[in-house]
Amino acid sequence: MNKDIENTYLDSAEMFKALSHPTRLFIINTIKDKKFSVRELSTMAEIDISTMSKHLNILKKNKIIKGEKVKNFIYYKLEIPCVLDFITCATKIIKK
Amino acid sequence: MNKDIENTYLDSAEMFKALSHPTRLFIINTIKDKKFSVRELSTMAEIDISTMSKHLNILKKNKIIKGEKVKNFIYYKLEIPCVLDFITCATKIIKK
DNA sequence: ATTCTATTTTGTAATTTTGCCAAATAGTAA
DNA sequence: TTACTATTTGGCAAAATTACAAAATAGAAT
Repeated sequence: MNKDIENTYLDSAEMFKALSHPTRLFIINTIKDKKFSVRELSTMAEIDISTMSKHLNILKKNKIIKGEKVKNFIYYKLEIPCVLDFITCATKIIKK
Repeated sequence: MNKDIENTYLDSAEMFKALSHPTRLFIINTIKDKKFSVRELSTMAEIDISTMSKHLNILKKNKIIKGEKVKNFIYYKLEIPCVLDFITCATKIIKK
């Protein structure tokens, strides 16, 4: 793969990769209106809390969500609302 | 992972996965204005033609692009222009 | 029909992703 | 300080992704 091309698209590809997992899309849809902690999200999704922590970290690293500390908890919120618009648009086209 | 939640987000996750590779983003950006064949795309990207064929197939399966046969060639075109808008929006937010 | 040309598929090895458990951190509360 | 709670990190095995080369298809051109 040509290196210039690779560098041009690597960051965007990383972002899409961060969004390419059911659990991480669940996170995004769940925190779009109300903030939740790691434990709350792991309970809702019925997965191990350590697994949920890693998914949150992937989204955080890519600046798709942001954590906010309140007392002992970290509450997560969505940073890129246009993700939801894109899912709506793409689904509409693909489904028909 | 809760099965209902998994099913809710599986299709969207697949779409994002299809978009999560530099070569596939290169394809999308390259064919947005002008159609190209597998061989042309593989030459431009400097990768094996069989590899390029597989990348195109992943995008095609997810209905992100569409192939159109002309004589011996198959020319690919973009089916979901809003992908580009989303990349623009997300990059703007993430980069600052 | 035979030869080219374009594309896809198969085989395979290297790399990456994923999820659970256990252990480690970090910070709160008493 | 000590116990408790929330979260993250390390280890590891299973599954998925990726790329190239070689073989197989499919169709055009002569």
